Amino acid sequence: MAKQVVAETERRRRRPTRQGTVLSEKLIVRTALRMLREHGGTGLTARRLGTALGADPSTLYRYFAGLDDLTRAIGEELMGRALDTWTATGEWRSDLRALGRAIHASYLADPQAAVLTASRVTGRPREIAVDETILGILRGAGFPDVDAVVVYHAFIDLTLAFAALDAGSLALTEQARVADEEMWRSTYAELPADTHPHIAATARLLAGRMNHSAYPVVLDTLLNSAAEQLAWARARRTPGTGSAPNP
Amino acid sequence: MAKQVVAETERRRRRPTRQGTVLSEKLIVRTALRMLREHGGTGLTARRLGTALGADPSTLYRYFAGLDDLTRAIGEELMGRALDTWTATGEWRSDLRALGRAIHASYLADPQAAVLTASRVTGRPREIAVDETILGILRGAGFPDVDAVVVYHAFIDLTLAFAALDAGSLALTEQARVADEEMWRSTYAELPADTHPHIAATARLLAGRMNHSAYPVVLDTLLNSAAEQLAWARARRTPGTGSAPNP
DNA sequence: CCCTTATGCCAACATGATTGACCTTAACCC
DNA sequence: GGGTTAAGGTCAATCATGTTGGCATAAGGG
Repeated sequence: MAKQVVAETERRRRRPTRQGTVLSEKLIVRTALRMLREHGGTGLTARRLGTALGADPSTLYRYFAGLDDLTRAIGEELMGRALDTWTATGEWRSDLRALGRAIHASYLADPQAAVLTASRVTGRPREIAVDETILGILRGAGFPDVDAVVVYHAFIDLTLAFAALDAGSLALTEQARVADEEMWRSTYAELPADTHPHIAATARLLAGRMNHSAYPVVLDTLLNSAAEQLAWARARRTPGTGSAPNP
Repeated sequence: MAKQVVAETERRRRRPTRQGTVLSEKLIVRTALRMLREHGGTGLTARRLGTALGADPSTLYRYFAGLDDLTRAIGEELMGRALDTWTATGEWRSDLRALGRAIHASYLADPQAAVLTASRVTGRPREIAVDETILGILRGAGFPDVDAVVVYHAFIDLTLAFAALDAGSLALTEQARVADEEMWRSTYAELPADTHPHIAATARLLAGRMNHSAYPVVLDTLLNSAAEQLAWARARRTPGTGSAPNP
């Protein structure tokens, strides 16, 4: 069996499967994404993926060291898609906002996959490219390295964290929407005002808001704070040019 | 077998297991937490939990509809612990900061359990109590209902999202710390400056920062923003008292 | 055109959740 | 206390899962 997985770039012989399909990392990853979309978060199994590809499950181990390795490749694909839909304008703030939203959107487009991968560090090329891009935007905007690293850290973790969280409820909505919405309706909305006055008072407002993601709001909050930090750093570097910005 | 799970409060006969232990929801949940802590994120299995309790695995189905149900109970336990370590002071901002950190800390104390449960909505009593508390703090501070709901939403999702994310890396550090730190050292820190100048320039700073959570920073950012919003709302309600705060 | 070996397939194994049938004994009633 | 009942324990079986060892075959370099 697969003692060692052959790197995709060094793959020479491509033998078609019994049912005719020719395998590749990319094909496997995309099929895996489709399985997750169609069969839910638990729908990605070696057996099922095998049959979907017209191949034996064990064949997958020629391409990936295990399902865990495949999972990382899926995460890499989501990151890559985000990066592909994004273009730089040169204005750091809108660039970061757009990049964050692109990542968030890319993950939400495949919620089940996102849940599996959002908290994993793949260390693969496209993910590294995203990190390099973010740091480049911040340093290019004039953030001192110390500040750039703080903002980078907050930005990427915030984005991935919300991607995972929001994808989680989307995935559940797809999978067990009935049970969960029923929970909301039957539990929260029915709480009596004498035991839970605040929930009861805002139940209608909550119902309207909890369907949206809080990510855009929090992201803008972070970028605002970073902008103040930047102005402060600039003022310190060129003293006498003006007063410190809003403290 | 267990057609229907008997509610904990209506449980009457407590028959000791073959090995003498007397079961209860609480005992099962705590044992499950211990298993997760000792055997890692994948270490919670019906078989293993059964033997740890000195009971047949199938016995668990007398207490929980399935492992999924047990998972929700674990989440409820984490929420309860957070609420127990928290006390109100009456100052909305420090109260919210303390509550957020308590939830975050409670989840991080059991990282593997947190990963399993952070993105689930349990709808159980302690979780509802937390929601009621947050809304109460905000409305008590004078936030109009519309604003209170926005801040509540951002606050709870931010906290849970970071709990999940940070717990994820903690859990992995416990489980595959070697592979992951090796990844960081061998991949990110070794990137050549000509292809990845920004990562190379900040590698040392990154290594020092990525071990900490970005949650406190982002939380304070959110609370600052909320404070401005509150001042704005107050000014609008009592016009002429002063000028609008920082816009 | 032959030889090597990469790559696909088959069968098997260990372990997972879950369930149906059964049995034991705690709890309640008299 | 003794009898009755069913809650709550156990047992054995089912079926799905990831993963691996051994084998076969065709791709492609020489």
